[in-house]
Amino acid sequence: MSLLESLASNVKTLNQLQQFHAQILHHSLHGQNFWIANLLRICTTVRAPLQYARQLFDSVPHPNVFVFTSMLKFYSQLNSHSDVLELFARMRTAGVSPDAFVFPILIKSTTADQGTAIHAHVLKLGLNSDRYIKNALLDMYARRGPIVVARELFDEMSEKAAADWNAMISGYWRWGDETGAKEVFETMPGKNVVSWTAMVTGYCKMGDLVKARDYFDGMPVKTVVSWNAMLSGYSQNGFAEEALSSFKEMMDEGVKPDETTWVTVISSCAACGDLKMAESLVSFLESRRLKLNCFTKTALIDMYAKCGNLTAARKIFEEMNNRNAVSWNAMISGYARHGDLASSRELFDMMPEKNLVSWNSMIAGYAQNGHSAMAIELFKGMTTMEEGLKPDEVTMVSVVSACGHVGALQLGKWAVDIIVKNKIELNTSGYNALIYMYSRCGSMKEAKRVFQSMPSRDIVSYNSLIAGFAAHGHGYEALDLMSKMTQEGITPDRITFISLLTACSHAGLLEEGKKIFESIKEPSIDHYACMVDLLGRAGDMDEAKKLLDTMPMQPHAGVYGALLNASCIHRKVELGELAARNLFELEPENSGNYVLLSNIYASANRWNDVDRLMITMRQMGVKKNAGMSWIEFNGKLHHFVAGDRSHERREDIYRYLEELGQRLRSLGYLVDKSCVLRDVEEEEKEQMLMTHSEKLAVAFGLLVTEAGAVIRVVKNLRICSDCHLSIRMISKLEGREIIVRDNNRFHCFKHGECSCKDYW
DNA sequence: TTAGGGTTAG
Repeated sequence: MSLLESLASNVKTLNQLQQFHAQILHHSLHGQNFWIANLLRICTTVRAPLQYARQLFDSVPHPNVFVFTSMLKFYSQLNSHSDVLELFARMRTAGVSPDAFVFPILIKSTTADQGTAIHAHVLKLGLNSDRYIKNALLDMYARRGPIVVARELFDEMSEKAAADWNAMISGYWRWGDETGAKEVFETMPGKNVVSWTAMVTGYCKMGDLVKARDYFDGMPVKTVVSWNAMLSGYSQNGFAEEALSSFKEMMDEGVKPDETTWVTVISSCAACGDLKMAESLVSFLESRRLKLNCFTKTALIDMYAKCGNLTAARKIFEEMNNRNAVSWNAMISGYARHGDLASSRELFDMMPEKNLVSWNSMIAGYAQNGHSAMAIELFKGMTTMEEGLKPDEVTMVSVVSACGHVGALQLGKWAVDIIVKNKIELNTSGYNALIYMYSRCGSMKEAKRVFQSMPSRDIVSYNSLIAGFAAHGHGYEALDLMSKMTQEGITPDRITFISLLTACSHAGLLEEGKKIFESIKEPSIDHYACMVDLLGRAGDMDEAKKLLDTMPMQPHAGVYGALLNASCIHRKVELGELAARNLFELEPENSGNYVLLSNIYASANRWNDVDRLMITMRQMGVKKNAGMSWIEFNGKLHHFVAGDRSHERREDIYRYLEELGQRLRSLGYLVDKSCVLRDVEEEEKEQMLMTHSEKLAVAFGLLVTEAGAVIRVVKNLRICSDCHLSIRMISKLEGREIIVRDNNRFHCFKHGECSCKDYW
């Protein structure tokens, strides 16, 4: 016996454990509670596989309190709280009464609402004098709150162990109470390395790395855990390089890194995004012949994915035999980030137990790669398919942005309802997404309301709202907002200036725009493009050309595009040709440039040039994509392509189209074959969309289809009496001749009259 | 036995 006992104390690895197990079997001691309890305890220290521990437990016909406790401890180390609770229930059914050793384990696994019940139970059993149980209860309240109850228990203790002080310190930090944590730390007698590390972690979580470093440097003793705390503090606050240099420092001091260190170092390397550095880290790890655990391998997957080597990431993923949800998610988001949505979705569909992050990664993947409708659809799948999975802020940021991207106001409002119903708290980026959505949908009133209501605003908040004002022609409001932002100490950036110049351009604020442009310290190429656009639209074509000629960098397509567009508005054939020539070289596949130039030729009655251009376009294989549009109804997006008759309810649509036309005419709307238009205010437009039936919405979509363009409610409508084409007259151009290309025809409007010419 | 450190999504 004594030989076996001494053997037991020497077991350090799973292998030794198995040998020891064999010895016990050999001595026919198998099944005895004492030995199985011992073996299970060793299982916990050597982190034996769950399967192995379960087999041991099941081999005992009548487990006693020691066997139960050892097994509970094993589950607890794995954080399998449900297994702990289940086994505890089994223990009570088996009539085995729990002792003082069981309760700390049990308390650690209880859910929030069971906590007080357990506390009451402990009091009833008179076990509340046990220091470990008291510590477990204190820790439970410190973690889950109310923290004041933890403090009461703490104050009631006549003798406090270091663990009690430390649980209190980290409890205060968990609730963001720096003062509380500091007070306990400072009054604590015999601070140990755990107390100091808790302070370092606390300041790291607050983002105060200077104070964290002060405490770290002041530590009388440091362990690898203290180093890890400091390293992850740097890493998680976005200071990857500091994390890596502190790691070097740690190595120089001869501290042996552990698995947690590696995970932090790998993730810092991932944040740098430097593939060369990543590869040298991997060879460093290989040279040390480390056995990597699941966390480390997952961090490596993420690192390779972020550094752009998805093949290497996938290889590690495929070779892993113990993947967890995070490993899957790292791979899924890795593919999504690089735009490989097919691979991303394939893994997503294969993944056995998807969690919220999996859904968020996939939804964000669609949203950020321009597949807004897919993002919204997937989100609906998440809310209907996955019971008990509630969207969070990250989900809603993607969904709201996707709604904004397609300009679907009703869907956007539905997303807002979900935020409200689920009481999802938004931080700045959440509010920014709302501003973006409302701005894109043209609800500037709502966008302003969100902007005013948010607790703190960053540069993105300002930029989103300014971009909204810019897009809708509210030039002065955009400029006012810029002054407000500088007053609040936020310096406009590249994007702000782009929006401001766009705002001036759309509102025709030439002088203001010039001032803005002059105030930019180092104008980028995009700023020059905006300025050419502003000058060009305002009619100052010579200035526009001069700016293009004198700009310090090679103009890109955006600059020439602005010039071409202005040439089209002001019918400048030569300048238009110049711009177009450059554009045909820079982006030969863009059909829009051909169309604009042909419009210029048409306006000059140079029909031969129009024909020549159209032939070139066909020879070059440039195709104008069919106009695609969509309309939202009942939370569903209906897509339409010009000329498409494949909608499942086409018969209803056609029948309704007639009725609709009549009804709208009787309401005073101007209706023609291809569009329903009239001066309509924002509220009225919303009401129209909301009060009519689904048929109406679908019919709107079809009208869009027939016209081959997105439906718009516009002002200053003109309708061609001959071909029934309706166009939007820009007030500035009133009285001038306008050329529109639509339905394979050119339509020249002048004073409301139209002359048409077929070109194929 | 109790207290301190780790990977994924915007």
